[in-house]
Amino acid sequence: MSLIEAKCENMVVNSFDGTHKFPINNLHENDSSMIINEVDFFSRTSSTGNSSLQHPSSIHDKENKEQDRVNQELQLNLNYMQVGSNLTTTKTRNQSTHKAELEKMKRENESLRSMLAQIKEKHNFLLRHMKTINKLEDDKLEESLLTPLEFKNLNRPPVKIDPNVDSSDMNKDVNFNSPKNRDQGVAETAIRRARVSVRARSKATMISDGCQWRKYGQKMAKGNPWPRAYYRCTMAVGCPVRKQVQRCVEDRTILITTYEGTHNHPLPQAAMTMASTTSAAASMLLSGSISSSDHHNHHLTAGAMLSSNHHPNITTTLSATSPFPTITLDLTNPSSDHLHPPQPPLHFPFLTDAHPNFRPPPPPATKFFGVQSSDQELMNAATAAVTADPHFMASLAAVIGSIMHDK
DNA sequence: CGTTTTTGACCTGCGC
DNA sequence: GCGCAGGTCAAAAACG
Repeated sequence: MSLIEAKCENMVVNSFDGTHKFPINNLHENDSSMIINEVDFFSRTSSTGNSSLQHPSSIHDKENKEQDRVNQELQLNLNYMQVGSNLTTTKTRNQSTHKAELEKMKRENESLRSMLAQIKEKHNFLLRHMKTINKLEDDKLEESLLTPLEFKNLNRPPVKIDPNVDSSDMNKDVNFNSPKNRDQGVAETAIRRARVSVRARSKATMISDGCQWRKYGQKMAKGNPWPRAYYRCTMAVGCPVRKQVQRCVEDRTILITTYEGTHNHPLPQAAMTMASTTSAAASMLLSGSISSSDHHNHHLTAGAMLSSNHHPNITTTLSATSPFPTITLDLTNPSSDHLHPPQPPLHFPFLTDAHPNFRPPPPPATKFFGVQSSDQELMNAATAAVTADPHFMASLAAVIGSIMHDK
């Protein structure tokens, strides 16, 4: 059981006076005896048991306002109930007044019940949400615990040394597409075939992402007047990561960079952000399908498109037509301010030379592995948008999961 | 001279 | 089996 899950399951609800605690799992809307106590779930002076549950800040603020409002109403309702209780024990009140009070109490109880249902709904949403986030964190941690060598070995099973085989052959990349090596290459193929595509506006031939690349081929793709360039990572010998760079057919100012594979070596900070984003996205694509016997032959039957409520400039598309599962991170969309309240804008200075929302380039920036700090801003912003937005992550995970399970 | 890029040939998978 | 398209290889050329 995960840590957060355990915290949720052990979470208790305090009574108003703090003398009673109830496990959150025991919440039941029909248990009227507990209604009064349950409402203190939102108490700001909750015990450490509650405070250990950290909401994402954006949700937390919104929830707090709502909780304060509900809390006040429930406090009033409690007073009504206490008054009503007193009424039932006072024989001096006349019958009609008593009846009116009871009616009022009934209505308030209905209101309370409705509010409790909403609270439970939100609670369940948060629980599901935290489980999803926690799973992603676990996957990320598991991956980060592997040393580069271990990860390399995981991707490529150990090869039995045959004295009759020229040792130079062993240094060559295994052709996993050939029948001979297909079984051996299953693990690497699985990892390499999950693709992450980044669409961004740039006049340059290639966006800088912090890695060193060597061009190994160029082809004209059908239906696109612009050539597709093939690059492989040269930061370490045998690094399986490759990328394709191609201009968009509809808009030549849009550069489509497709990453494939996971680096088997340490990365500079400048490359970390993009690499972690693509790696996380690829892992999400692969998770859940890896155990399937024929997951390489899966065909996605439906595309899905997500847009982040918090970062409307970034959309993510799961490709249904691509031969390999591909996540597209689209950094080209203009901000949809009419749909979303104003918020600190994401801007990607090095890509905006052709963008309508052009911003003057920053002063000459320090370079690290060929990446300007403005590039780093893009990667940080993109990574932050993808990884820090809990709604986005949860939605993305849910959609990927649903597609994987549909196959 | 070592490294990178270019580019035609080759390999593989897939649809017909 | 054949043709097509995507992807990769590797020799030659270009570059620093």
